[in-house]
Amino acid sequence: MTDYLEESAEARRSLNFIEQIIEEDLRNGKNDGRVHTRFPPEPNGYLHIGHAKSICLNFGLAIRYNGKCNLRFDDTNPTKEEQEYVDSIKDNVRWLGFDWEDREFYASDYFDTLYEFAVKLIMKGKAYVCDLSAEEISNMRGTPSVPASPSPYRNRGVEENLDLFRRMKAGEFPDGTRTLRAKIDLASPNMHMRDPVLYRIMHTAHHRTGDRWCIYPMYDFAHGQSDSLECITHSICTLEFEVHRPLYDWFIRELEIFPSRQIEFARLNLSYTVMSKRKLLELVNAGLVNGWDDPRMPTISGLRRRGYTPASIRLFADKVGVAKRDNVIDIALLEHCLREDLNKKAPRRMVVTKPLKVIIDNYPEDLVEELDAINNPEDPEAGTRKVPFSKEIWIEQDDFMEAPPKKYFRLAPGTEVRLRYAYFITCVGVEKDDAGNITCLHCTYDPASRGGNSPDGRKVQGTIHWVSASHAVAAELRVYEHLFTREDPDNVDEGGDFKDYLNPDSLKVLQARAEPSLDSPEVLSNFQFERIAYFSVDQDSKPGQPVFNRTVTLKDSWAKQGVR
RNA sequence: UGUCCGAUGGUGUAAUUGGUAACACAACUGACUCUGGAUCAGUCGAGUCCAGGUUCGAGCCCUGGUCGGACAACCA
Repeated sequence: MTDYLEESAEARRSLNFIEQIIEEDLRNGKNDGRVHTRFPPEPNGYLHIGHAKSICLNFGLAIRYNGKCNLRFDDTNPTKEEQEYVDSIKDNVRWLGFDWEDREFYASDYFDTLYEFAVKLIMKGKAYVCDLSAEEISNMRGTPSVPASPSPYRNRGVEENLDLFRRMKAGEFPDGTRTLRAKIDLASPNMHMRDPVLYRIMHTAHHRTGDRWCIYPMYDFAHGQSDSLECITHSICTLEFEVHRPLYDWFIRELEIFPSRQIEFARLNLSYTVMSKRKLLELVNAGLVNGWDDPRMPTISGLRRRGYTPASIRLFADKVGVAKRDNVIDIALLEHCLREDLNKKAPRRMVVTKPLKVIIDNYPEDLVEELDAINNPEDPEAGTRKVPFSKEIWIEQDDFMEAPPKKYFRLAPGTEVRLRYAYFITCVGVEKDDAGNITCLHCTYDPASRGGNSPDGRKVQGTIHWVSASHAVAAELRVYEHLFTREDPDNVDEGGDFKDYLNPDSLKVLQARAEPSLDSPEVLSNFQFERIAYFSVDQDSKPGQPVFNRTVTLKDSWAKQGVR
């Protein structure tokens, strides 16, 4: 985890507003100089890149200030939560590189204590059992400018409330017939203070407590108290909970428990994608993507399958910063962080994505040479490998033009290029089919240029990649583009839907020819296919039939010129 | 219409807490290169939402607006 410290330390020299608060608390000796955060997901879906930011923030703060960060599942609604999600969340946090040690908690661990807290409020005359239906409560809540009208049960006696609440717990009443409500302020401009519901009746089995309970606490009654029970010093959440803070503080005050402090920051938004769990779920259910871990999804599982590295996501989380203003991060920043990491780590390989056959006329018929190729020019430690060369090879269709424009450095009739790590070749002939499509190229090679340099010192402008035809491995390439065509797919036109902006070309499959070292690569390993893009090995791969996901393209200043 | 929060280059985030707007991404030039990659050098681009006020001095403080976001689930 020292890696993480170094990453963030060098990437940042000024403090974000949360760090400023923490350092001020530290100066004042608040919480005995302790910093304790938590990451509190609800296990009702998969985590996405926005959660990754929160994870990096909370665990990162703990690391930076020598504190601790808990993993706590906010599992107070048994109708939505499942063990599958708990497992995926733990897996994602671990993959990102963080460790909650033995501090894996669940709000459901606190159900007994929470019940006692509720009893305490009842005894203080600060909570009451209400017999109104959900609809009635809603109708009586008023509007932000019109006060709520009091529930007819608002002034029930303590004994009656205690009895009713006990019977709610005992399962005497059907779902929805009663709630426990806090008695606060019906005229508050903050709707959350107008006698919020604390407990509801749900005869539903919970993924952890089974059928032990038929009443479940609401978010507001569970979250802050859970923070307090864990002695969380800084409870960091997103902006929409800002209006809940007065209630958060009210419970702490009335219950006289450890005063955790809630701090809100702006959630992450990314261009060309959607981030809400609801929309992501919709894409999965409608079959518009292939599950939560589809490489086009902004879920952590999707990014992982796509080939993103934990370090790249941590770097990204650090670079986007933390503030309270709404933001949309350019997805190019995420890709930049990825390339930065992959450039240093990913072994290079040669893969021809759109093959064009080249026959080297003057190369011996049955000769096969093993040539040395550098695995990663950025990392000498990565060493070299052997790549077979023979008379017939594949090159990229884009690397040949019969009538090239100016400043085209690649192969054309009569021009010479270097085959990477191999030889200089010159194009001497073009074969076409009846329709005029180029089917094959004839070239000659310069035997003296073996390895890629000519002893006479002559230069060639272009270097292209290649694969020996008889040694090539057939590889499936899954080429991804942004999932949406619109920078802000949430911003829909009249009568439209965010799904209207799905990019029909977000996935294209290519049958490529790869160098033999790519025969059976390890799933999830990253490679750079030289001059093309970074690719990662998909789990659908079989020995001899590798499948690669395009992680991110290389920057291509030639393509940018729009010459082709 | 009520309360809360926010507003700094195209996008994000800073500005020693009142001292004269910086960094990153993006874009664009050029150098270099056995990846048109990487790297390096450089350029473009905001006078800080608006109007007043305090001050020698305001992106930072005050007042009033404007615009944007959040909140009226027995969801979290």
